[in-house]
Amino acid sequence: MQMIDPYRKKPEQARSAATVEAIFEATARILQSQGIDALNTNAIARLAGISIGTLYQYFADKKSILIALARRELDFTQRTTIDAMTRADARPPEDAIRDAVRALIKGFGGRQRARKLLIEALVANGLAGELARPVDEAMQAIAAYQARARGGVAMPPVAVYVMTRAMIGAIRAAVMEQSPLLNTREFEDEMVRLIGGYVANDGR
Amino acid sequence: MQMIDPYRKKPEQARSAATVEAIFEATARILQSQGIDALNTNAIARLAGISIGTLYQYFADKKSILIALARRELDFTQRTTIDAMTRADARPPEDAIRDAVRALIKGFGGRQRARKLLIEALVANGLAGELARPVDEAMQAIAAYQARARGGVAMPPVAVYVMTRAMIGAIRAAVMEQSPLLNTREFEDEMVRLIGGYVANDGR
Amino acid sequence: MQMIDPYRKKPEQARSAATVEAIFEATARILQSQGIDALNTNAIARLAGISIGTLYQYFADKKSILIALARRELDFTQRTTIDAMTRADARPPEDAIRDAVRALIKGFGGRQRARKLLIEALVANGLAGELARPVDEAMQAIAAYQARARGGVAMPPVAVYVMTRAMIGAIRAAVMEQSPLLNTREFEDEMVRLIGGYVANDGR
Amino acid sequence: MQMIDPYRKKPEQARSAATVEAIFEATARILQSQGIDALNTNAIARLAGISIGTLYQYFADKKSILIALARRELDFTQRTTIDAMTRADARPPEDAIRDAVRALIKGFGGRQRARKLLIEALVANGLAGELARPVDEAMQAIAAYQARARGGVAMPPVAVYVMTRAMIGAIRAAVMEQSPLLNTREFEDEMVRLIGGYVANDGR
DNA sequence: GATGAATGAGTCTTCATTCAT
DNA sequence: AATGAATGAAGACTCATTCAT
Repeated sequence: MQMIDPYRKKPEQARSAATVEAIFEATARILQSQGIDALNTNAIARLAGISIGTLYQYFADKKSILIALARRELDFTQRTTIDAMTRADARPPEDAIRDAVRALIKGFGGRQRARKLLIEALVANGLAGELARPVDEAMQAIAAYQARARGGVAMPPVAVYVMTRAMIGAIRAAVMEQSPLLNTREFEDEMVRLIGGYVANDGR
Repeated sequence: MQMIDPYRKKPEQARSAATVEAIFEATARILQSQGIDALNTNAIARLAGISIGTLYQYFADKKSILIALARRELDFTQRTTIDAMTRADARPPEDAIRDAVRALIKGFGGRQRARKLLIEALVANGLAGELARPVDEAMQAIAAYQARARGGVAMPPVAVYVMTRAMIGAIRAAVMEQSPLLNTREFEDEMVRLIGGYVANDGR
Repeated sequence: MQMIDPYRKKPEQARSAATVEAIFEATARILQSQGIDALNTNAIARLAGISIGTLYQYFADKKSILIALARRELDFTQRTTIDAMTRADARPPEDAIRDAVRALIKGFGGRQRARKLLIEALVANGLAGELARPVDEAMQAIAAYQARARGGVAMPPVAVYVMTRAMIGAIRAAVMEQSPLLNTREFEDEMVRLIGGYVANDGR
Repeated sequence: MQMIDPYRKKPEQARSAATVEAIFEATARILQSQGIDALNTNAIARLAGISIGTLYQYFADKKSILIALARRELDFTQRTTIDAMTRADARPPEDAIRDAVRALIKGFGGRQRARKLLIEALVANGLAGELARPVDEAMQAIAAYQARARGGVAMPPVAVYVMTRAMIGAIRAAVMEQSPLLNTREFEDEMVRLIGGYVANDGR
């Protein structure tokens, strides 16, 4: 029940967001450059330019940082994929698939080590379920797209499942193995062939 | 068959082999049931029924245990895959692919968490290259098989790469997400379709 | 009535008094329900409904809160005991003693854990002397009463000391052990017997 | 299943005991001289002349050290009291009581601060029940003694309870307040009078 | 006066590794 | 070769306290 306080004009929102962002950024950077073993809360705080106490004002514990960051990354990938499929909607199937493949490669591309480590952290902490959510939602978008593309005949769930996991699996493998193929046109072409062939090979 | 390798210990006598085996077994069990955070050398020694000192008689450090074990697991998967493709050689393509899919599902089935964690450890330690070797060798076998199957026209390396990673990726995802689909006939069918379609979809 | 006392804050206006009271109340509650390990200044401020900054406006440091609160509690016990002995003055010895016993049991009854923890805090901070003052004053009152009751023959200080401490000791033990005896008539009777016998057993 | 190992003739038992003893000693010393706030595991290890790791080889955590030490002290007091009462058995009541009083004063005498802090720690950790056990057992011995002394007529439990708590309470108060009375003959005399009067004042 | 975000020294605890026996 | 007690560096986390607004 206070009068309007002329001194504080809720800079918290902005500052908080910036702090959280700095923590995420620092975490990702350390993960990226030094790996998960070098990731300790003191290092994160130092790199984020805040005190260790402040870090713990924003996150309950180390694990929470990883989980929050992982969720954010996952959301990003989810959005990227869905967007790609959605945008692709009006275009010829071949192009639509190519767009999706590109979106995924791009989505998984930058700072892959950090993203990978993050996902591993999620899984290691029994949060694998978390991981499923955005992927599954992206899957829905793809399935819906396919249904339309195929004139209303929906792909069965198993097919969507296999298709998405195969795509992601191949890209992820390339990323994790740091394969030089990853950013080649050839790789993209093969991915398109893989998915295109699958969609076309409709023995049913 | 390397000259000097700090990670590799020379094979020993029977007792040694048993001890190493016990260490591997204990490591895998802990990885499988409690995750990588619970994996510490004292726990390994205890579960293996040896003293911590003895453990260090066989492995230079903790990392070495993980690497040696990862290699063994990788070798196993490599052999499984190659065997499947080789055995399939004489049979109609469809059946050959189905056999390979089955072999992989089976090969990745047990103790997946441990295998995964192991691979992560390899990667985290910058030994991702190690990982490539056996997989690539398996890839060669597959390519060779395909070449024969296709009447001497070899699949380009990228294609083999995408195909194998896609297969493994989908299976791995099903395992890691503990999907109920994993052991269904439908899943197997879809995998066969995926690979069959890819091989058939030869736009080149 | 001391000149300078770094631990004592001058009494303030109405709002101040309410704030201090809220701080005391919060402190006592936390002590009572969660123990001294859970007592931290942030928790006190939160429960008191004030900001941590405000808390530090009223008390120099955490220790000061405990000391001020301990003094207040001690004063309360002192007053309770003296009142009981004084009120008892005109009545037969047996009844006087019973009244005193009842007053003490009641005085120590509520929120014993908090009181105990507080006293421990005082002692731990080398302020045990503080503790002596009010108790000793109560002791004086009891001695004076006894002198009158015994026709002018004063109990020696040692006797008063032993008697008061024994009473308090037995009651405190019952409270701290949460003995079911505490609120029984039997317990009260035994206490009266203890003190009555002591006063009567005047071998001198 | 090993042959007799000529190298190790179980020095563990002896060394372990010595280590535990050193930890206890260091803990008590710190408690005694600097209070519970200065008690940290690193300090204990340093003073005990062992590494922090070794300390944790013997005790699961800081709390465990306190609890184990408290139990030991409690056992000691228990034994002291029972012994005193038992030895007193054959002697005239007055002397028996005096012996018990002396034993208790002595039992609670040395290093009282440490003992006090220890007991507080027990209580603070909800282990107050622990505390009751040895005291109650001592109580049984006293009751049994009294029964014999009184020709087979047992003191009722409440009476024993009040008597023991009163004795301990008075002594404890003297110790905690560091009263100069503690080691005087007068104090001892008063204690004897207190208990003697109680036992004699048998209104029943 | 009030606020509460920020600070960072200090603590507990873990665990890979060594080495005397 | 085996043992396992001992080591101590390192890291997660707490909380009393400050100070800009």
